[in-house]
Amino acid sequence: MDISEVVRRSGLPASTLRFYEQKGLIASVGRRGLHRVFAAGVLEQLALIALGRAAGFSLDQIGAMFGADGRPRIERQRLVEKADELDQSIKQMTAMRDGLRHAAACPAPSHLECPKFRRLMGLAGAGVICERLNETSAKKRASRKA
Amino acid sequence: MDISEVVRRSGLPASTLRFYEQKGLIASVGRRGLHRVFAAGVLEQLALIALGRAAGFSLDQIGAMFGADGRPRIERQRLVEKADELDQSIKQMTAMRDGLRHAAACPAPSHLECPKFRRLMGLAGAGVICERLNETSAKKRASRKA
DNA sequence: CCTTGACCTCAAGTCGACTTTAAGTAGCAA
DNA sequence: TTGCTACTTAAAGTCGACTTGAGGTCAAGG
Repeated sequence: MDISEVVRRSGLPASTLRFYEQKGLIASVGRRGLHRVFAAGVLEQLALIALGRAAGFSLDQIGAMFGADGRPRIERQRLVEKADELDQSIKQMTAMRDGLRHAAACPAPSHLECPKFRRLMGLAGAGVICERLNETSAKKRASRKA
Repeated sequence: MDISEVVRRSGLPASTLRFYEQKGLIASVGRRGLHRVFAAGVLEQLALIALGRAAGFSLDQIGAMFGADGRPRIERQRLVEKADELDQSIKQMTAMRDGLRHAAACPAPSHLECPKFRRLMGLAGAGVICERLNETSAKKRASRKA
């Protein structure tokens, strides 16, 4: 397969394929002239990458889940951890969704006068609701303290 | 209040407060010398900003939710839309979480041999599971087509 | 023979939300 | 008056996942 066929069959732009190759996430089996040649298995790898991304893994993490042969070797523990993370996010998002629905329906003239809304505000300020806000900065802070 | 008190009471770094001011999300009531002076209401505004961020609004969107006076004027329709978005995300994340839990427990020697896992892979590739992957690029593509 | 067009490389740009850095200034204590 | 410190500014840097742009190569078709 040349790159245009992979583009056609994966739906990803060629720039992304080149980028993934550069990152070591996929590999071409060789060149025909200048042009990359891909094995059919690359489509499966790309699907796996898409799945990983959708699950919330970074490209680097996904890269670490492939053996040198290109076959995936996924630790089940990592999957459980990610599932737990998702569970956490789901709970937060559910709370937020309900809060928003309430606020939208709330009869108070201003949201500021609604006790539920104020409670939600307080939680958000305290970082209780959505830690993802501070993900990067929290990590930085954590590593600076270390 | 000077900036250090706002820092203390909001938990946000001073750089963020200056950044928010520059963006027009908050305003100081004036200066004492060079130093910014903030009204007490700024804390409430900051809590509201945190809430908006936690709900998934961008800073620009949040900015548009404040009147020139600094009081919030939030259209209930926007809240409902965001709640629906969250609902969508929650469903996708729930599916993903269940998929991950299954994969972690799946007896197949390689995940590739598990039909459920393969189905999940297919969905992710098709962008069904987590559109957020393509949010920015999808928007760009949409605007290019326009 | 020459053009077209699909592919190539490498470097730089984008986006959002901040943070960091360098250099400057002002209020207050000694 | 001197010096400390907390504050100020503007500009540049960061992070992740790509995209874009400029300039180059090569095989095939008219």
